[in-house]
Amino acid sequence: MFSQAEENYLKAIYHLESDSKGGISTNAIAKSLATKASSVSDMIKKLSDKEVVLYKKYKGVTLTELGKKTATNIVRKHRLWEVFLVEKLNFSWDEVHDVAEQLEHIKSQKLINQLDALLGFPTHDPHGDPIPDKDGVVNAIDKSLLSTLNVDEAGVCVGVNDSSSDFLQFLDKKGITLGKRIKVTEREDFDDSLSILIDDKKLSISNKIANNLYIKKS
Amino acid sequence: MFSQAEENYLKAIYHLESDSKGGISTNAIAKSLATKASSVSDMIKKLSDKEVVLYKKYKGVTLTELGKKTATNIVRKHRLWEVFLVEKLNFSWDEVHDVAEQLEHIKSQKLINQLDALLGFPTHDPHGDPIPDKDGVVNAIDKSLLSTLNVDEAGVCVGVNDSSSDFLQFLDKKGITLGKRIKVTEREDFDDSLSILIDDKKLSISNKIANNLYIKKS
DNA sequence: AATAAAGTTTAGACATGTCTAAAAAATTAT
DNA sequence: ATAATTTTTTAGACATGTCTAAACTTTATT
Repeated sequence: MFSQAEENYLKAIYHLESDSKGGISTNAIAKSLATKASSVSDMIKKLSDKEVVLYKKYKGVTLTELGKKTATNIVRKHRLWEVFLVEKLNFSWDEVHDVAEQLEHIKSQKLINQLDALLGFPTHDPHGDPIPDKDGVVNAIDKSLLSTLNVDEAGVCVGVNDSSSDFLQFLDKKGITLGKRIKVTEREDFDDSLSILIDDKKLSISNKIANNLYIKKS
Repeated sequence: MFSQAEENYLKAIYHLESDSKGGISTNAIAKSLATKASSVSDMIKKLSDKEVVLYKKYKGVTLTELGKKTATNIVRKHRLWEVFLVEKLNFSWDEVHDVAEQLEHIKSQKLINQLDALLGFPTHDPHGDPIPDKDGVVNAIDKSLLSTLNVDEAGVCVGVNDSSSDFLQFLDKKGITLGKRIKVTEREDFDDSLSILIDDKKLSISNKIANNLYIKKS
C-alpha cells in the first residue's frame, strides 16, 4: 500500500517518463511536484526500497514494472474521476483537475471498476487523454500537435497538452472543443502563428496555443 | 481547513455528543477512534486552538458552533457518498462504510452539492441515518429501538444502530431490510428476545439484535 | 585538464500525528 | 478524609514528509 505522497511521486515519474526517454532527474521530479530536490532524493530512497523504482545515485530514476503498474492505476483512477465529474456532476473540463487529484487516492478496487461501468467504460478523459483499462493497457490514438500541421492539412481536435484552467478557458472562449474539425489555412513564418478554419470561421492561433492542441489528422 | 485527522476527531466528537449529553471524555474519543488517550489530549489542544472545540483540562470537550458546523458537513458528505455507492455503484449497505470514510474527506463544495443533486437530494443514507442538508439542518425522524416495542406494536424498519458488516449481513440473511414492516408478537422475559412477524413470517430476534434496529411505529 | 557551474545528496531541523511510560488530577471506596 | 483506583495530561520518542544549507558528483567551459 502506498501513501498519497508516494502515489504522487509515482504518477509524476510516470508522466515524465512518457514525455522524455531515459532516467528521470531529481530536479525534473521536484519541478513537476513543486517541491525541493532534497525531498525528492529522500522519497526516491523509500520508493526504491519498495521496489517501485530503479535508482542509482546521481543517475536518475526509472519505474519498475510494479511501479509502472501502480502509476498506471492511479492515472486510470484520475481520468475516470474526471469523466465522472464532467459527465455526471456537470463540472467543466477546466474544473476537474484539483478534485480528481484528491479522488485518485481513494482505495477501493470495486469503487473504480463500478465507476468505470457507470460511465460506460470511457476510453478518454475530458482532455482527450487515454484511460488505462483494468489491466493497465493504454489505448493511445494517433495524434499530432496542431503546430505540426501544414497548410491545407485538417483534422479533429482530440486533446490538449496543457490542462491548466487558463488554457482550457481560452479554448472555450474561442469555441475550440474536443471533436471539432480544424483546418490550417495559413502559416506565418514570422511568429509561427496559424490561421485555421473552425465551424467555417477563421481564427488566428498563436504558436503557444498550437503547441498545446492535439489533432487527429484526417 | 482541517486535516483528515482533525476531521475524524470532529466527527467522532459529534457522534459522541449526539449519544450522550455533557462534555465528551478523552477516553471516549480514544475508544471511538481506536487510538490512545494521550493522542486525544494532544489533538484536542490543536482543535481548541482552532476554536472548533471548548476544552478545560480534565473536564471533557464540547464542539463549538463552528465545530458542529464542520462536523455536520463531514457527516453530510459521508452519508451522501454512501447513497452514491449503493444507488449508483451497486454496493451493498454493508460494503459502503470504509470507502465513505475516505470519500468524506474530499474537499470540494461543488462536488458535494452536485452529488446531492445527482442523487435527488436524499434525506437518509442506506442505514437510515439522516443526511444533513446544505445548511447543516438534520431532519431526524421519530424512531424507536425494536427492543422498546410492546407486544402487538408494529412499525416500519427505518434504521440500524450498528452499521458493522456483520450485523448488516445478518439482517440480509434474515430478510430484514429498511422499509419492511415488523410486528412484535411475543416478548420473552427470560432473555428479552422477541418474536416478530415480517413478510408474514415468524422470526425470533435476540435482544442484541432488537437493540440495534430502529422502527418507526405505526 | 583544471575550473566553474549545475545538479544531487546528506545532515540536521521542523511539523504532524502517533505511541509508551510516568506524573498529576479527579473520582470512588473505605 | 484519606487511600485506592481510574482518568487525563505531560514528557520524550518515533515515523512520515518536508525544508535549508552544506557537501558532494557530474557536466560544461575554457
